[in-house]
Amino acid sequence: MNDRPTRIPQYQYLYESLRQQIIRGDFKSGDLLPSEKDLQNQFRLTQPTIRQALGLLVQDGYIRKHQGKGSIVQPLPIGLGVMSIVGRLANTANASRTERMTTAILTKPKLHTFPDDFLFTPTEDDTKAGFYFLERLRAVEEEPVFFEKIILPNRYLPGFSRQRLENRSLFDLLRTKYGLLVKGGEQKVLAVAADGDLARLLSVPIGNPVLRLDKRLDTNRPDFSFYSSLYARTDRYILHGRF
Amino acid sequence: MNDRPTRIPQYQYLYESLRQQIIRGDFKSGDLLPSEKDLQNQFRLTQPTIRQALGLLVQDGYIRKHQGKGSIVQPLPIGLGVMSIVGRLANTANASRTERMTTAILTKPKLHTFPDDFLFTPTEDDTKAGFYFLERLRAVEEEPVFFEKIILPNRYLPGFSRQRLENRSLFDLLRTKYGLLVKGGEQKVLAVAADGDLARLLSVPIGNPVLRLDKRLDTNRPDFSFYSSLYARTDRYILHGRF
DNA sequence: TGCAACAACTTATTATAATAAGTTTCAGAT
DNA sequence: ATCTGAAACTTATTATAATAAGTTGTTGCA
Repeated sequence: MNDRPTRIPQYQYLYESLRQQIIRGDFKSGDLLPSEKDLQNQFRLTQPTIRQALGLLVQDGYIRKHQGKGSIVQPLPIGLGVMSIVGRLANTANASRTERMTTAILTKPKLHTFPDDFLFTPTEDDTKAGFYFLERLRAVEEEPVFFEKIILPNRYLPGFSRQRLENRSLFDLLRTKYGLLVKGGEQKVLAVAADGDLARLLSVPIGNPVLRLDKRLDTNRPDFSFYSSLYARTDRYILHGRF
Repeated sequence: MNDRPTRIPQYQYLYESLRQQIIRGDFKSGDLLPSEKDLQNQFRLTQPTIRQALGLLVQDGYIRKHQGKGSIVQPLPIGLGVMSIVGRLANTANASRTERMTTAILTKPKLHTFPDDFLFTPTEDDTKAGFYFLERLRAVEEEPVFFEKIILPNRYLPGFSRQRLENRSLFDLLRTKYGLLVKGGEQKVLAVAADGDLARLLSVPIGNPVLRLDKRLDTNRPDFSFYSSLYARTDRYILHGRF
């Protein structure tokens, strides 16, 4: 019905449109969003489509819905939203606040077997194909905040080891070069004491508590998941998420 | 269309029905669920309703859907699923595996001001009304696993301090007695070193890394949220979740 | 004044229908 | 034997429609 590039579904367009209005402050915390009926008229869409978009806003914590009342705008997350445990759009949603964040690649991608201290088990097919392994250190204002190991199965990724990752998000690379989108996954979190290597990387005393967050990231390809093991200083930057 | 008590929506009934089949093993990891068309015929429901139920199964990680292919059953989470960071039905879904888990109330509910080391800020109205404060210690096989402080606004909760909480889930009490359902919330997670009190409670050496998980839990009442601050030993039981 | 009942709003659930788009399979051509 | 492409299947998107159910405000009665 629109002359926009019909690539993007209407409900996603509406979601993004409302989300921007909330972020810009057009709707403030505590406000009621226009009713579903109003949104129908305004955007020339029907109720199911409207509700699909509002459902996404609920999932991401921007609004809460109450039957008979309306959609209540929630306060925006405070603080530096750098690290999000959950959240469908975590990486893109927080991109605007990562200006001062730098990423250093410590290990160029190279083939490796699956690390045995990892909290997930890869599929048999993945194990046979081997894995790319890379490490990166992220810092805010020159101060190291988290250290991450990433393990990618050596499948569907021709020429991966030749890619540059310095100033490019791994997620962007996977999306633009290989058509891979992260759709969800599983995570495990625990508190560990920093050993020598980790303490040096994160500039904390040996034995200091450090947060470890292991993830399996599932993609739009049913048989392709990859893995990440993240060690974070949480004395300054806290991980947060919704549920 | 059914003679079941029409209280529960069809999509929830279907969700639970399929979930049980997956848990029982009728559908195994890697299997394809019946197509949406088949489910329509089988349950006498239409596609949107089917899809709503399948959407919940995706959210909770039981299946993954792929356009043109079908709904792929995922492996059930391994290990003791006691502690879930995220998950809409975390408390009920894991109830079956908590046989050996015990809960001790360390502090009877009493009125208090909002603790200042907490990572969330309550609303102004809540602050004026004051808060109930209670502490509990959870153990598996006599071994302490996590210690939790719970803070509830002193509103809508007549007679709360007289309630017994020993062998009863707080969530059950809130639901049955006060009609309050947890619908979602926000969480912040960090690694801390155990101080004297905490080390004693969790039976770990002072200075050991401990995971701290603070939550704001939103309920079906728009103006009622409560708070939890949880300290967990993660050397033995890891927190996990989906995103 | 106080309260009960109702009207007018809201979101929630469900059905029906049509079309788009991705994956699999297999027949047929090369 | 291998590749091409169409057919048949799948899920995804969107529209239209009707009814249920929760919330708010108002009207009018006691």
